[in-house]
Amino acid sequence: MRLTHQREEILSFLRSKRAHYNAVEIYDAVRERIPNISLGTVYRNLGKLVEDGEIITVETDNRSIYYDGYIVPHTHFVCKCCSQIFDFEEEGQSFKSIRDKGFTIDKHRTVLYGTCTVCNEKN
Amino acid sequence: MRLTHQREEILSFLRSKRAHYNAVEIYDAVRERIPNISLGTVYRNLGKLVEDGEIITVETDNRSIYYDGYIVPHTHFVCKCCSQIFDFEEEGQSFKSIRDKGFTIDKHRTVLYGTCTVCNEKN
DNA sequence: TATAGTAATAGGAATTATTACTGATAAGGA
DNA sequence: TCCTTATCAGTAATAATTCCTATTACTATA
Repeated sequence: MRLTHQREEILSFLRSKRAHYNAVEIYDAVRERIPNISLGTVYRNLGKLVEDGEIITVETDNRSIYYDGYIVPHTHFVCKCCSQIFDFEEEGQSFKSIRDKGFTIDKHRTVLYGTCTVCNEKN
Repeated sequence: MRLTHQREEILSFLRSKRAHYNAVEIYDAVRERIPNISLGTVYRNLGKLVEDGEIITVETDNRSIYYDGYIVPHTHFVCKCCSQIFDFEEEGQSFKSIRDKGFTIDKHRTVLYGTCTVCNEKN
């Protein structure tokens, strides 16, 4: 993977912020430094950076995918009022410490990604 | 909430299958029984059924939302080869029993939905 | 039965997020 | 420096979902 100027800016932006952004927000931010970067380039690079494990995605019930430069495994909390995404280290099932901080949890989703038994046997 | 013919068919379809379908798949299935149902009606009713807690959604890194009539809390596994979604009761963090069944896990995502501390204090 | 008020519908247009395509550009090795 | 090839900008296309409008169905009341 070539380290292009565009890819470098996208990655350093995500790493510099401890927050979560969708493709358009990243596009707007990076455009301040590379004014003529195109949205397609942002999408392509985000895809490659995810593939490479440099960044991770957050899938919410919102229509767009959010990207996160903080790749240590953690739990995300999406607020239905302000739409902010919060990080939590807690990995248990009770989420007691999150509730204790004043967060109200309506639902939680755990999704694993990988290869199923049948597909593993085929390959 | 009015229990219309359309809503009934959508709900009973999802409850009859222990699998996960996106809006278009549900549309195709229900159309066999209500040929002139519209895709908009399917989307609207799915939204209301989710609101009501009759069904749940599965958010994957795929672009479309999947719907599940099985509402007991559980973990989902998405296969990157066949795109199938599997259910697991296991709620721990090791997912040992899932791996033991022959599944390979690349990544896992836990997302909580609710209201954050600041928004809770505002209301 | 009428009638009115409300809620839901079909069908299609519009919107939004993302991906694909094309000719031009630049990264990195020889 | 030159050459190969991945990557780029710009734009068109696609896919998923939501919105809009005229019409229809249901409910309660008279």
